[in-house]
Formats: sequence, C-alpha cells, structure tokens
Amino acid sequence: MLTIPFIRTNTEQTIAGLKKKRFADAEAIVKQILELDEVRKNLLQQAEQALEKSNAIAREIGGLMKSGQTQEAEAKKAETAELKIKIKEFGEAAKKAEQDVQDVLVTLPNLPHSSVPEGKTADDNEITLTWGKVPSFDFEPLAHWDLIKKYDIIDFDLGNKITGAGFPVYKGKGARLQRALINFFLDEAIKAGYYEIQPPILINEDSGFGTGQLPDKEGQMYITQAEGLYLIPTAEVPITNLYRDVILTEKDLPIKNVGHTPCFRREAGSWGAHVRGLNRLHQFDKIEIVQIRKPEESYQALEEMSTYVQGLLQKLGLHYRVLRLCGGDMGFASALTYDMEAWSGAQNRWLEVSSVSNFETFQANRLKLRMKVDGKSVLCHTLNGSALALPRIVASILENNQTKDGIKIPEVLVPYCGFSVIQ
RNA sequence: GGAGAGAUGCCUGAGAGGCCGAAAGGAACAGUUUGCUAAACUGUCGUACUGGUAACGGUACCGAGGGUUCGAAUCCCUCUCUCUCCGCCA
Repeated sequence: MLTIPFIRTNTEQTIAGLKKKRFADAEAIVKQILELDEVRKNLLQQAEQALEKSNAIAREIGGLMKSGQTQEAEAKKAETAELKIKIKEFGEAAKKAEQDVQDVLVTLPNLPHSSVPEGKTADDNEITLTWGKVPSFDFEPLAHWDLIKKYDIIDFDLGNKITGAGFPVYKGKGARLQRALINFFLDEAIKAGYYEIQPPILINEDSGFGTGQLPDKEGQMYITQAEGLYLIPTAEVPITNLYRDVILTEKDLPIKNVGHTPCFRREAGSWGAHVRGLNRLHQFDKIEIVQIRKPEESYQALEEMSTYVQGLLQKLGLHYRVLRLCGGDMGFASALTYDMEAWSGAQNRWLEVSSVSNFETFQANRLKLRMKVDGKSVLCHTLNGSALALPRIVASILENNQTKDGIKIPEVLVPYCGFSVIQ
C-alpha cells in the first residue's frame, strides 16, 4: 500500500507510475485521495481539540474533588456536555473519513520501478536472457499429459474422482519425483543461506491483507466455511506475515526464509485448452523464498534471487529465459518482477516456473513491518520468489528429457529420486 | 466439547476510577570507571496520528470492539486468544 505522505510529496510520480501499471483514472483517484485526507485531518483536528478541552476540565474536576470542593466540581461537569457532543460528532466523522481514504488507498497498486518497461500485456515483456537450447528429438515427442499416462505416474482421473479437476494424484515414480524435487529445492536454498520455515497453509484475513491478496484477489482463494480461513495461494503469504506488526533492528537483517507448501488457487474463469495437464492446477507444491531487506539493498537482493533461481534451472538442465515484466503484466503489489520460463519440449512453448519480485515498502506498509534506524522506524522492503513451482518443472523435465522408451531424470535429482529413469 | 483462571511496555510484574504512557526488577543500548572478562555507577529505553521551520505541544493505544462516567488499564457487556483440570483424539 502506498503511503499518503509519499503520494502528497510525489504526486506526479505517483500518477505516472499508476499509468504505467495501467491503472484507470490515475489523476482523478490520486486527487480524490489527497482531498479525502485533507478532510480527514481537519475533522481529526477538531475532534482532538474538543477532547483536549474536555480532558482539561476532567482534570480540574479531579483536583476539586480531591480538595473537597464538591459543588464547584458539580458546576464544572455541566461545561462538558457540549464538548461531549462535539467529540462524538467530529470523532465519528473523522473515523469515517479515515475509512474513506483507506478504501481508495487499498485499491492502488504498487508503483513500478523505473526499469519496468512500458506495456500492456505479456507480449510487451522484455526478454533479458535465454539459457540453454531447445531439445531436439528424432521422434515425435509426447506432451506431458500423454507421458504421465504412458508411464502411469500422475493421474488426473483419480484426482477428479476424489476432489475435482485440477487436483492430480501423483503415483509411484511420479510421487517420488515430486518428493525429490521438494528436497532438492529445500536443500539448495539452505545451502544458499535460507532458513527453513514450515508455516500453516490456512491463513486469516489479516494475513491475506498484509501481503496484498485481500481485498484484491478474494475470488482466487479457497475459504473454509466454518472458520472463514483462506487456503494459501503461495507460501509467500504465511512466511511474509510472520513479520506482520514487527519492528526489526538492523542486526536482524537480512532475513532470508524458504518454505515448501502446497498452494491452492481457484483459477476462477481461467480454464481453457491451453492449460491442459500440469500447466495450471488448483493445488500444487511450491518452494518459496522470501527476503526482508533494508531499502537500499533490496534491488541487489532481487538480482541475487534471480541468479539463485536461474542456478536451479541450470542444475536441472532446463532451457529457460528470463523476462522483465512490463507495467501492464505485473502483479498488484510488485515494483519489479522477473519471470523465469522453462521450455516445454513437446508443447513447444514457454512455461512460467518462477516469479521473483521486489515489493519495496508496499507489503511492509500493510504489514506494519519496520526497522529501527537511528531511533526512527522505517518500512522494510520485502521480496519473494518461487524456487521453484513444481508442476511446470515436472512438465518440462518429462517433455524435454523423454526418449522413445523412458524419461531420463536430471543427474542432480538421481540421488534424491533413487532412480535415474522412468520407464 | 464442559469447568475455572487469565491477557499490562522487549521480558517478569505492580497498579483495582482522577496524581498512570503506566511502579519496580531484568534485558538491551550509550557513557564513566576498570590489567582483561566481569562487576559497579550514570543516562537512554514504546507505537501511531497530528500542530509547528524548529524548540516544543496535542490525541490515541494496558488482548479487540462497544458501554457507564466530568474522568477508565481499573467498573459493565460482547468477542478473541492463552493457561489449568476433565472429556475426546492424530
């Protein structure tokens, strides 16, 4: 969430940033917020002035009572009647005004970093680098949805029976490959200095707000009926919310956490032919890295995270590319996002397998996550990225590494899998 | 699920209508002293909004939200959470 002081002192920059993010009516909304805030301040001031007077009288009465001047005290009481009405009226109006400001403020996305390219859709994203080669086959390669059937390792029909579409069942070597990837990714992260966290996978409303899923993406999350808890769409939510309402010291930073969780996404209305098989699921596993940084270090941290994620893809031997997302394709809370896409050898297309973002103070402001610098508290910067999301990695491995009679497991995974080929 | 107890600052813990943003101790930080370590002494030691160039003020916050009162950490109501005992249970 943007702060009012920032918007006030950087009004033009705010409007320009919102436009880059393709936010409609930027000028009007910004103007509206600033006006609402003036109203709020004015009402608050009036309420507080009345309160001040009332408190002073109350103190006087206290003094009179103590010295036994009961009659004088009684007389004073009458003076507060009018003030009480004022306090109530202005207080309520100020509260409402604050809510009005807040209601508009939460709808504003984060402003994009200056390096974010202009653009509207995924077509306008900037390809910053491509690694590896497109795999070639001397036979007609099968798409992963055919391979998983051929080798009986992932079963959509079974998942459909016990839950519904988009909830696959991993079986045998399919299940073991999943487990191998999870362990491999976690071990790599720990080697890189990340601290492992196993968070709850249901979260409350405050947590959803803290990282920016609520109220924006209400419809994307599953919610439990009895308790109103949300199933996490990503481990980013619980792991970042660990630091909600926290004031860190400089010594605590940087914080580098990693966690593996299942992720749940309703993906309402986004079903279609291009999302077959593992390309888009309602439940999937992901290893997420989360960092909390001093503001001046966050962009360096973002590059480190990007490099780290690329290292994983290189170790798995996957042909991939890195995109710098354009303003129109970026997420609500992000200031700069790199997407990593792995090549899918049979679908002949790129699959997004990681998204690494710097949120600057956007989440920290919602979370009230601050650090003490020279006695003053300043908002931290938060970052996160997938390292990595499993299903599309599995899809790429299956498709890219297929031979006529089996699938070769990347070497780094063999010790984790306990087998080197799926036949 | 049933019965009881409780929720105060970084921690422990006092406070039981006005003098309480809140005692005291500990931790932490800074300084003094000191062969080193330690100890001792002194000081600092919440957050947010708001007025002001600043100095310095104002307001709110003692789990959350309401209420009573001139005045609430303190009284009343609702909710949440924690602990103890019983029940159930991976």
